[in-house]
Amino acid sequence: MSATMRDVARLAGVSVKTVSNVVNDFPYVSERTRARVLAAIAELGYRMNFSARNLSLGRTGMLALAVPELRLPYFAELADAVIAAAAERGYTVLIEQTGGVRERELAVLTSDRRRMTDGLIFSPIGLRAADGAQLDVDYPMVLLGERALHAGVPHVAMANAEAARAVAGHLLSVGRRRIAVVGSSDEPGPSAGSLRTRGLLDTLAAAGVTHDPALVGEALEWTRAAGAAAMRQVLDRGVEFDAVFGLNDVLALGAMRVLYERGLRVPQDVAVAGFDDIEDGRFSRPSLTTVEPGKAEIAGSAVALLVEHLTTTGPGPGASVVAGFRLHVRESTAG
Amino acid sequence: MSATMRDVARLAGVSVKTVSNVVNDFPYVSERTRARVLAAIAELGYRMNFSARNLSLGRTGMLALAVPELRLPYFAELADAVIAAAAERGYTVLIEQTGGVRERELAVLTSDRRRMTDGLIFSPIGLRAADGAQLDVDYPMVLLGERALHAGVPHVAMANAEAARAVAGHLLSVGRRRIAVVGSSDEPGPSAGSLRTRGLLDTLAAAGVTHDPALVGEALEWTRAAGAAAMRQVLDRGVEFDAVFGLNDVLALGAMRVLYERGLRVPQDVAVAGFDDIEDGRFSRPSLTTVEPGKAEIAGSAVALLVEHLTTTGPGPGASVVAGFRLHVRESTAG
DNA sequence: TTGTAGGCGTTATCAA
DNA sequence: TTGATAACGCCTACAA
Repeated sequence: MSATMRDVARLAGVSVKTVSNVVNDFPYVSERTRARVLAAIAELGYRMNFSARNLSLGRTGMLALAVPELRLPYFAELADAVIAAAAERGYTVLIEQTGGVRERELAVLTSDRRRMTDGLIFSPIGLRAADGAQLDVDYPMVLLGERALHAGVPHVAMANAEAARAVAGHLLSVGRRRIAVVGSSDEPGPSAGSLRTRGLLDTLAAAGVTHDPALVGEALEWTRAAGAAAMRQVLDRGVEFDAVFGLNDVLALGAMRVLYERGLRVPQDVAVAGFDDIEDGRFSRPSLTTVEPGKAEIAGSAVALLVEHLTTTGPGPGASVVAGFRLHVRESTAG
Repeated sequence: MSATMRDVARLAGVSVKTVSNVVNDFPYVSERTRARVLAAIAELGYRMNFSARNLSLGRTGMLALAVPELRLPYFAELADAVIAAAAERGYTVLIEQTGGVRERELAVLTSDRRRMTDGLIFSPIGLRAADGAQLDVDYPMVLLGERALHAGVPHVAMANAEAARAVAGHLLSVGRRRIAVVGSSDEPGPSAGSLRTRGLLDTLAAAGVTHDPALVGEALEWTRAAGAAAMRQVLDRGVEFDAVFGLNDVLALGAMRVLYERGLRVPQDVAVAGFDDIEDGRFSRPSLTTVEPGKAEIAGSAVALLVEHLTTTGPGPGASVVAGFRLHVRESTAG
């Protein structure tokens, strides 16, 4: 059995409370006793029991982060950023994978595991507007995504539509007019995909360019394989196009792979742009034009909102943050 | 305040212990009382307090997984596999990032956070043989990596040398003789990199092919950027080569990017092979020949060994598992 | 500046 | 089959 505070107290000849004071860096502990206690701690190899502390404190010091899948580069990078932001504030992150599936996303909200944490940073993609009520939970939560999903829950969004308009503007500026969209889904509502699509279409419309619905490729999930399938779908329709907007980077990379297989040159025949600025796109052939959606800012704001929520009493005001973005033009759309 | 067992007990007109029995699916609870208790639980919206249970049980039901970085695809995929394997046995995984830096790896072994978990699955890459003693910890641990790091700690290895020999054999079979190595480091000892390198060199030697030391490119970390830098290092030496063995996939992908920038064709001028079988390599241009090192088996074995360690008394026998591998030949070495 | 008493919510022991 | 009671190890009063 490992040593407890009581053991340390006994060895140091002080009370448990004093040991606690030393361990928690409380003021008002004389140097002499502090030294004695520290010596005893070292001698016994004492380590705090967190279960006991958590029980006593009524908190765990852990935050849950629920994302679709860790193996999707965007979420791996996001998780990394959240872990870093949480660490700065003394919190540990427990990662939860939902697969982007509605049922599993709903399950996260009420799971036992959730109760091991003080709050939740939730990035849902399968939930529909009708599920909004389920987000009315009795613990601190911050949403990553669109406000429309449920007012009243603080959330951090990215500038999906605006960034997509920037992408569209860029594609227009390099002379592209027939722009295929890879990765859209039938789901209605303000998903990242529909907002990005809308941003693109709005810009095209504003430029007087009509968009052919046959240029839209569907993807149920946002993976390379799904991007490849969506690209094939569009190609097999035999419609012409001179650019592809992948609703995120892995979709775009999957699409580029298919373009390569079909003998189409990027960017000469088809320009390709993505969204997320994952590391892969900086080393792909060709390198991928994309939008960096402010991952660090998103992570930082989410943790800040959540911790604020945690340390103040009562529910917050349902704050809202929109992270800044940046367009990175690379080889896949050059010229 | 949320409801406690005491509240449930009161409402159901039973004792706390009975509530506990119901919640934990103990036998010897009459259907009548069970029903009453469940009704009370539903009415009060009772949820178990894990801090209290953990304190009482002396365990947390969490396993720590320490890896270099989640944004490295191999570790994201490994983490995913470990989470799945742990879930099957009712455990939750707490991910710890070390950056692959020795100091942080040592810190993980004694960190406070580690004490929130029942055991550790540890994938060190910065530790040296001399740090072996530090691995003598008083809690259950399973190492991912080479046994030589510390006998006595159960570990799960991949067939680094054997798989590398398979890669070398394949490169030889497609007529390559001057094979550059991307990603080696000066660190002595049985690291994955040195084992893979040795496997390659052994096979070359056995085939009567002498290896030019100028063909080795160094990389301090295993990232695309480092792979690119290592490839440039070799190219800038002006030595000729007809193949590249990236000690892992991201290194190989970084190298491929540089070959492309320098106008070298893959596989016509240079064949490229990697290690890990990350998803990126299946969609890269060209797709990447690689070794699938048995990630699922590694994760499954690690969790199994750890949980076994956890549930039996005393330290285990220092078991050892070597996962099977599989060579995937793709475009980057075709012909 | 330090000590004592009581409680945090669960589980284990042992009677009943 | 169920209940009372004592841990589990720490923290927050309140006292000294």
